[in-house]
Amino acid sequence: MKTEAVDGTAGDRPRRTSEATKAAILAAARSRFAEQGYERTTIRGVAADAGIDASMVMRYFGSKEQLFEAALAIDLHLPDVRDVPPDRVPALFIRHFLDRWEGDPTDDALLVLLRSAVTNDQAAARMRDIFARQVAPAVAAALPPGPDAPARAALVSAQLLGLALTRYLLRLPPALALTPEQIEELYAPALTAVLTSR
Amino acid sequence: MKTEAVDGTAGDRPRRTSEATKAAILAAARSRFAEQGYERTTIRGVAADAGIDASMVMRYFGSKEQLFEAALAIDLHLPDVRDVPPDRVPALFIRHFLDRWEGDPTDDALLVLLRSAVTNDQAAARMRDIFARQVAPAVAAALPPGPDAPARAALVSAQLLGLALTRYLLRLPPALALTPEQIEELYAPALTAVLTSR
DNA sequence: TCACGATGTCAACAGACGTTGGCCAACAAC
DNA sequence: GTTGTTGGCCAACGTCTGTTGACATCGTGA
Repeated sequence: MKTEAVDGTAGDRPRRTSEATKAAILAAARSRFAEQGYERTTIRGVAADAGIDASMVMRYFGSKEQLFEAALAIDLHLPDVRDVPPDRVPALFIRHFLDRWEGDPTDDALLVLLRSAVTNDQAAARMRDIFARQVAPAVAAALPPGPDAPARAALVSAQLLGLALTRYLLRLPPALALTPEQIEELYAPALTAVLTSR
Repeated sequence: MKTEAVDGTAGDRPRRTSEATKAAILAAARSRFAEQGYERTTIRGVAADAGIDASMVMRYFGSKEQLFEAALAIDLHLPDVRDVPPDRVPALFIRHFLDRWEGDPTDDALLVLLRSAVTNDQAAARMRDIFARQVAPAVAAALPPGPDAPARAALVSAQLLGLALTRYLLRLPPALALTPEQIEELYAPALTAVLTSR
């Protein structure tokens, strides 16, 4: 029944398994989408990075749009802050956010999402979905319940996404010059203000 | 020497003056770049909006890239806050920023710039230039001089651009639901925090 | 009247793109 | 060995793109 190797390590490599190729394509796609956005990324380019022919990309993912869709899968792994002292929450969010952006240089997922969401409706919709399912609940857990909780969550998101925008996309020199510690120190009071004002 | 009409108003209009055509092209280009970004905007599309042939766009602007460059010219008209009481500055910045984005629906300049700057290096460079020449000095005028003034200016920019990002680009529902007054109320303390912390 | 410059159209090129279908070679099962 | 399946390449399609150059039209000044 099964055709894949039993030991999973593929001792001598006669040919690549389709799963490995699919993963290679996806990794190449993420990298290209992250650096060039949706429009300037070409299937031929992705295929070249993955060391195969462009038609293989079509076979495995159906179309460029479906490949893009597959590249957008993201779990932010936001921390649960229900048991964190309120005055520590902003710094924790900032630290987690920077870690997610700078921790693993091979993980371009957030860059793909943000860069694409600005010009691509499909990616923007995905972003709204991630906000509603992951960000808003996580921020709400740090707030006294109230009717303006979603608004505060949105403004905290604006602050963090604005940070990513100026630092990783626009690369404003002063934003690049800051260390994560300095950002935490200067920016945490601003998050606190949004979370606690009134 | 001069071939243009003396009275400048072109009383009866035999044909369009080149200046009018250039302006029509530029307006069409701004609108398309704002809505679709650089890559998906086509010269043929811009020309159609302006009611002329694509080759005219080339004649007047040389290339798509130069047309784009021309569409990026922006003056933020930031207020001078040197004589404004410090506790009023954040609300003033927010108000001015929202006015600039929502005041004139035919003025897409900021949308062009932000949407393009995320995927286009040329636009990102322009953004850095605008930050350095217009934003940083304006914010610095609201601060006691110090070595971290540029960093604070960058973080203020991050907050305002993040607001534009979530509200006008990503269109997060809670960010869209807020009135300018509510934004001012909820967000001004956050700007204050960045400007005055420590 | 005639020529000329300015405004504009039209047709085409050359390259890149997403996508398709046919073919090949290696492996597994019988 | 034969056969079917799997991973992969190749050539081509139709379309769209930026860009170019030849040609038309019209108002104006000599």
